[in-house]
Amino acid sequence: MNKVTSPRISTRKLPKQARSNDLVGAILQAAVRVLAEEGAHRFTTARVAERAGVSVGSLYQYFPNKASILFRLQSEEWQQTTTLLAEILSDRSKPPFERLRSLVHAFLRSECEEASVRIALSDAAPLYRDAPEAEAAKRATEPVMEAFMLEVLPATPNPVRDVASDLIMTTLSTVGQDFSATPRTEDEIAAFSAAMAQMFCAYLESLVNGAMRDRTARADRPHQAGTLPI
Amino acid sequence: MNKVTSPRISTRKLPKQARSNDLVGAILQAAVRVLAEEGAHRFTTARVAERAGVSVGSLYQYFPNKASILFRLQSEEWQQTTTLLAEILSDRSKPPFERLRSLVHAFLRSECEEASVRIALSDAAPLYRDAPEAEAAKRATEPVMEAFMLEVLPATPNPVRDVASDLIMTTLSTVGQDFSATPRTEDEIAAFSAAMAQMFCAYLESLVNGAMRDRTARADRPHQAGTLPI
Amino acid sequence: MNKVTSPRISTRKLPKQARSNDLVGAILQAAVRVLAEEGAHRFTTARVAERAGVSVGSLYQYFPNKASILFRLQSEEWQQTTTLLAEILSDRSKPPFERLRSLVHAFLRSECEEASVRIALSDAAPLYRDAPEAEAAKRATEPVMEAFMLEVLPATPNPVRDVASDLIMTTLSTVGQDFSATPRTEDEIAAFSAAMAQMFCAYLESLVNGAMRDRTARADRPHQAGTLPI
Amino acid sequence: MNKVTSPRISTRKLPKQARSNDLVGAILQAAVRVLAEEGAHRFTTARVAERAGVSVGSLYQYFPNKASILFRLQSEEWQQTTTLLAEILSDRSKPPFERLRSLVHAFLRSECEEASVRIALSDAAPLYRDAPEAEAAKRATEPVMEAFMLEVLPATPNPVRDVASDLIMTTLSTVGQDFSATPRTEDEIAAFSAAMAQMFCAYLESLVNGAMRDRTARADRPHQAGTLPI
DNA sequence: CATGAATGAGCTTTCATTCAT
DNA sequence: GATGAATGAAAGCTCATTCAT
Repeated sequence: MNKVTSPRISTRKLPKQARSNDLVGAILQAAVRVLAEEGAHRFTTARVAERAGVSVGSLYQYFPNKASILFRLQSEEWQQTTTLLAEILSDRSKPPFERLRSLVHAFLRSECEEASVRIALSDAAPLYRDAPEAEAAKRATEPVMEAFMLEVLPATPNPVRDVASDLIMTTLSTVGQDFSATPRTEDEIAAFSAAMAQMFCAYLESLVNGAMRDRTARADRPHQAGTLPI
Repeated sequence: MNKVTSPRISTRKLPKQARSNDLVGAILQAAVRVLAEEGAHRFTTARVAERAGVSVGSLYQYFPNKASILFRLQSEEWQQTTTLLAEILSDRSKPPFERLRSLVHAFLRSECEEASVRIALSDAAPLYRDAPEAEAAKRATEPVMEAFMLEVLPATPNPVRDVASDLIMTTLSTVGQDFSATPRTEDEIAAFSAAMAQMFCAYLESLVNGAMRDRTARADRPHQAGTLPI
Repeated sequence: MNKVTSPRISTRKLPKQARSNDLVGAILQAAVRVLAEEGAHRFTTARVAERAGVSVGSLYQYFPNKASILFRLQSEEWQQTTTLLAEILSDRSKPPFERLRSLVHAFLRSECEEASVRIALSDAAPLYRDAPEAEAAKRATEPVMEAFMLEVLPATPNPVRDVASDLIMTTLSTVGQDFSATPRTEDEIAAFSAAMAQMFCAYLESLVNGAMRDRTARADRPHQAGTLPI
Repeated sequence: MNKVTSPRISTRKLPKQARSNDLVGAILQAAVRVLAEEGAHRFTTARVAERAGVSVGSLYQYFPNKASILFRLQSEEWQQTTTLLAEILSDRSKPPFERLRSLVHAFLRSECEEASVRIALSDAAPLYRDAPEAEAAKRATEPVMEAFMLEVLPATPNPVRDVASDLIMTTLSTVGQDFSATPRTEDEIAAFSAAMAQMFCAYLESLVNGAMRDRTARADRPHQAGTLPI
């Protein structure tokens, strides 16, 4: 059967977690609430502190500046995404494309949850994205993805595979972001996920075949569909 | 020959245009310069007016508020994108996939030109994106795209084709934006465009075949590459 | 007669001047009042603006920052000192030492007027003294002083005269500042001025004689008074 | 011989002293470091405590407030100056003017050492100078100075000598402060010290002669050099 | 005694927008 | 129409001091 059972994967949750009792936790939770309820442009340290039931001074004892709060929130998201990715993609008990479909679906679903926070967070990106740590955090998913790609495209030349890797990751995250900017039903999510997964799978398959084509004839390909480059 | 000659297509240009002499033009040009040179968070009406050699008062005579300047800038971009799209995609003298490749390449190239303005503009998106006209502008590309998709996927059910349309457009624009956020050489642009175009083509091809597959057997598909959904 | 008639020289006045009607004037006057009445540590832009009957925004339209207000105040003082110096020292109708005595007296008297502002202003010096223009302003008195010194010490080697110049100017201003930090009666001012002037005159005379001594015998000098160096 | 051998006098040292092990010592040393490295405006109790490896609470156990730390630092400086003064000025084995020259040189040299702390300390003066004890500390040098003056000017009327005393002390300290505000080479220090000492000596000599003049004729004094007042 | 988390008033500066001229 | 001075709320951030543990 082909039915992709939507993974019981721990869907990424914003800070509502363990450290609920300490100040940092309170501040992060408040930050999430401010972001979700008031939007990026009303995200002020005073507002966050107030919502956290804490003085501004305390807030600044734990976060050196406003950007660091946002960065921290984003980091947690990235970390959860990385976890999600790793859990799904490296599960060799399922065929690769099924894993990819699962990933896309899980990712989009989680993007759509708490969409308002995520939107606000990305609206505020200019404030924190230039931090040097940001790059590192973003790159954390690379090894997992590369392992997966190597599994699917063992014969593909490195540079081609790397671009493919990059393209898929970028597509997943940027399109995911854009998609979740408008409220979605579970059906819409399923449909869009399926399409995106199909796009990825078709692309990968074409890379597999492309690598193969180098060893066989090319002329037998249907013309009307155009010829794939590279 | 298959070589995709990079299209002599008028690449999208920000306001450096016709209306150069009137106030509105001066303001928009100044706005572009402020955005490019100072970034979204230093984009102030005072700064724009000064750069335009105009008083703030005059600025407010032509634009009801700051957001409207940004919105206008964005609109022009969308319009240019629409034009680009239309010019390339509806040129039936070339095979569809070649057109698609041309489009991707042209789009990415134009995204990378004046990247700083575009980044700043998208940083400022929260200020103007909620305008009701924004939706309309964004949707302007739809008919062109739909026509193209209908050409490529005549037998595909409407909903599937619509999702595909949406997915491709979204991918093109969001990934394009992300890609252009870091400075790129022409070679990088070419490589990434090729990959993205290949992804789109493979996806479309899979949709064509998928529609076909419904009428034929499925078992003959190679297994190691996974099975395509839908 | 030797009586040094205290000069009816325009004593240095803080901003209470011509530009009384415009905003800049109002702000500077308010600044002086805040400084005098509240001290340097309560000198805030908000307070100055309020006292000037002006909004903070307006204040910042005329002064780029708090330091610039202080710097402007200090500049005016320096300028007035320079004027005072020039007027008195270059008046060749009087013998040099009489001019010097006049200068000292006039300077100390003016330091003691509005002492509270001057104290506050010097308390706030850390905020503006690093401005590059500060150096230039301070050096404005040099040429006048040098001309005077050249008149008094024509035969003295340049380096010696320059150090003397520097020493006298520094003494005048720093000691003047310190002296005016406590309220003074006119008699105290007169007495202290006289002492300071005598110190300067004796010093200059010793330099004259010193230059002379090189050409004559040294042994005839009284011993009990110690020997002058150089 | 006239050569003034630079005194092996213990040059004034900031708190690097005896009480190095107790808390107070640690705090004062840290205070000096903060002052020197960060400047007066970044001199905060938190910073001092941290640098001292001590909690703010402990700091406040030993010092009632921020000003008291600064005051204590200043007091030690005054004390060291007093010691320096006493050691040099009361050494009757050398002629008075030589002692004066030694003092000036030693004082300027010590002012130039650790200039950054001294500058910062004087920038912070507004915070502590109004303390009632401040006056007392400042006056500690008076007796020593007065003894010296009495030795040099035995016949001078008290009020004249007192003003002279005050003038010399004030000049020494304020000019010294100003002089050390810019970095100086040993040669510059030597030159400026020599000039200042000469000024003091010439002044004192003039007072001696002035006292004498009262008993003799005045007309024999050279005219071109001006006439000394009093 | 020692700690250091918590406070919150207070600071400087910015900026979209208005409106008298 | 055009001007640009004036507004003032609002922002980010600091720091001396206290006090429960």
